[in-house]
Amino acid sequence: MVDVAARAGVSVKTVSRVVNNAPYVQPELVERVLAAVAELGFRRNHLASTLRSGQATATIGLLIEEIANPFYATIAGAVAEVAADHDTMLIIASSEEDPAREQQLLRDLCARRVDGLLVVPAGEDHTFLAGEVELGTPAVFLDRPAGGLRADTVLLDNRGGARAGVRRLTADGHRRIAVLLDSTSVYTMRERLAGARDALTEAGAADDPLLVRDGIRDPATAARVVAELLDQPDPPTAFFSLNNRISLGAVEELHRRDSDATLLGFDDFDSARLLPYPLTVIAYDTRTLARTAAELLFRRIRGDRDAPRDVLVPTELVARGLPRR
Amino acid sequence: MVDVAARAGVSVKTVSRVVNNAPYVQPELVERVLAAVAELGFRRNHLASTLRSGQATATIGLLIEEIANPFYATIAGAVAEVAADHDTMLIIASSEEDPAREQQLLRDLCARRVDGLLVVPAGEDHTFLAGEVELGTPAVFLDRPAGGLRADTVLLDNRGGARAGVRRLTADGHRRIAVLLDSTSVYTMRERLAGARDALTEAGAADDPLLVRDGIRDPATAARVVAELLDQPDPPTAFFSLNNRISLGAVEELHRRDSDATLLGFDDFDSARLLPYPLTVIAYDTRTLARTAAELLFRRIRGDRDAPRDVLVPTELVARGLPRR
DNA sequence: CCGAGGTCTGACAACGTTGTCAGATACTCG
DNA sequence: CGAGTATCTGACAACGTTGTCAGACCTCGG
Repeated sequence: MVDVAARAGVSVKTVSRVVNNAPYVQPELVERVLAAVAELGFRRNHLASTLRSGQATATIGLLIEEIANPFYATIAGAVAEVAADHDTMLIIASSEEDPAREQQLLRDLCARRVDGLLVVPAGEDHTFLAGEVELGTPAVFLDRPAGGLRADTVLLDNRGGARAGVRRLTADGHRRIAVLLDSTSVYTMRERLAGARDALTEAGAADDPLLVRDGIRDPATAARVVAELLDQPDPPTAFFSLNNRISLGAVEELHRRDSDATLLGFDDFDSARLLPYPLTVIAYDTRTLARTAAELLFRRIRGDRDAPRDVLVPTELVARGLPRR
Repeated sequence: MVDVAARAGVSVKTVSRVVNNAPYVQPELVERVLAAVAELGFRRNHLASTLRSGQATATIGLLIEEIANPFYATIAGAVAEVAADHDTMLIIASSEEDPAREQQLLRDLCARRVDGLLVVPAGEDHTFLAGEVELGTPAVFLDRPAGGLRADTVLLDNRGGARAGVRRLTADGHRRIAVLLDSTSVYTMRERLAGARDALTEAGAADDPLLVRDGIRDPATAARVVAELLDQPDPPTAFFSLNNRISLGAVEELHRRDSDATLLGFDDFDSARLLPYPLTVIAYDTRTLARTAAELLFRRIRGDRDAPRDVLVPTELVARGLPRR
């Protein structure tokens, strides 16, 4: 900037005014400065500018578990759109479900003075963020609640959705319903399991612990568990899978042995209607989840100081497969 | 920092030393400073620190077309891993295939003084980056070549892959092969089309312009085009689709009318083996593409000043479906 | 006992930019 | 014609941090 000023024969302040489109600069000087800028290839240093002016960095941080996962990719896409609407850049960080890494990354994002944080929490304790939030870095949690911190939260209606799904199965006469899940250490899984149990209890169906299987982390395991359950003396007549990875494996196994057991899954997925038989699912709009959270964050960034909000994004039962049996 | 220094009864420089784990500070002072840091909730301002020290910002920029797209999400995930290995944050920006927006975003990333750029180009002209690259912000292009700029480039072997795919079809005796593509305005589509034509010419199969259909942007259109082609007097016996969105729609239509035409597609996709019939595809490892580019970028950031490299990532024919016919 | 070298600390300037303010000139209005 | 206002410019300090350097103290070997 000093070089540009020298070249244009003006002060650095005038250069600053020109590159910021400030008023009250002679057209002739503007031209000289712009010429010097072009000749020297000058680029304003955005970091230095926010340092002095104390203004926002026009950057927000998004912390998710894993970018490549389609669910988080959809979230990232929707957040990026909202950010772009606010001329804001997006730093995306992956916690890989590791609470220590999550804390490290969030601190690092704060050190970079992001204007706000969107967090899909991995850990259970976010009290370390309290100071940052008080100091003016707003945070909005999505998909999972914050631990030990009053903050804006946008969640899916996991429990209500699972309840509606299992209700559909019991309404169709099923009583032996297997529930397949990833891990109860994940909030969403606990909520969905609770919703399934709500509906089983309502219907007076036995909540048989042998029919609830957790630790299913990939389609292959799901297929194996489905096989085991079907090979039992008194096999389930229906399966309720708590995420789409599990649904995928379950479909494969049911199709392989041409079973007539019913499958209903939480989470929609792209190819659901192309599967060997169409799958009924509990669907939701991931983009709405993300956009809601992002818009809430930008309201905070613009200065909204109201009490933290809790938003619940609805789920919907999408009936595709005819109930078999 | 000034406040921390006052509270700990030391100079700001000593505080700086402590928060940077610099040697030669008395343990007692370290303790006092850390206590003051904790009490005041001090967080080092990473922006100011890079400003003065002139060191790297530990941030790289990734420019892609659309985050939510699984292809780009996979790229982003792989890049994020490499970045994490280098303790570097990742800013992801979406050009939405708009060259003007691309230029704007790349300039903005440079203004933020990222240490390097990974670019999946949308535009045809990247000469505006030449200055930045000379000034020390390295850029690596991936999946598509840069326009008018000598820079590191990592590409898929699109042409070779398409050639291998169509060779397989002609080897199976097909002569009327329809080629379905998105748009010839996209580099990868042009390359794949060229590869397909290579193989058709080799086999002496007519490169019938009526059998090449472009402008297919979504599965529904793909299904419609397949239907049209099959309803012609002399329908194709095989389809070669140049991306997986098109494959999806084509499969659906072929399955719907239980056609015995063969389909072979460029791009693998998750549910390929769950489709009504398994699909043979030209596959490649997107993560290798992205990791290669990211690692090349970090080599540049570490100071490698060799001549720009061009890397070609191989494709592979994954035979899943038996040739129908 | 001296000098060399290691350990430890702080004053000061600087990174690239912008806010503040004072000053200069021109224009307007009573 | 003088006062007030609008337009225009630059000197200077400041944002939060770190590089540089000088200086203080200590230890150790000769």
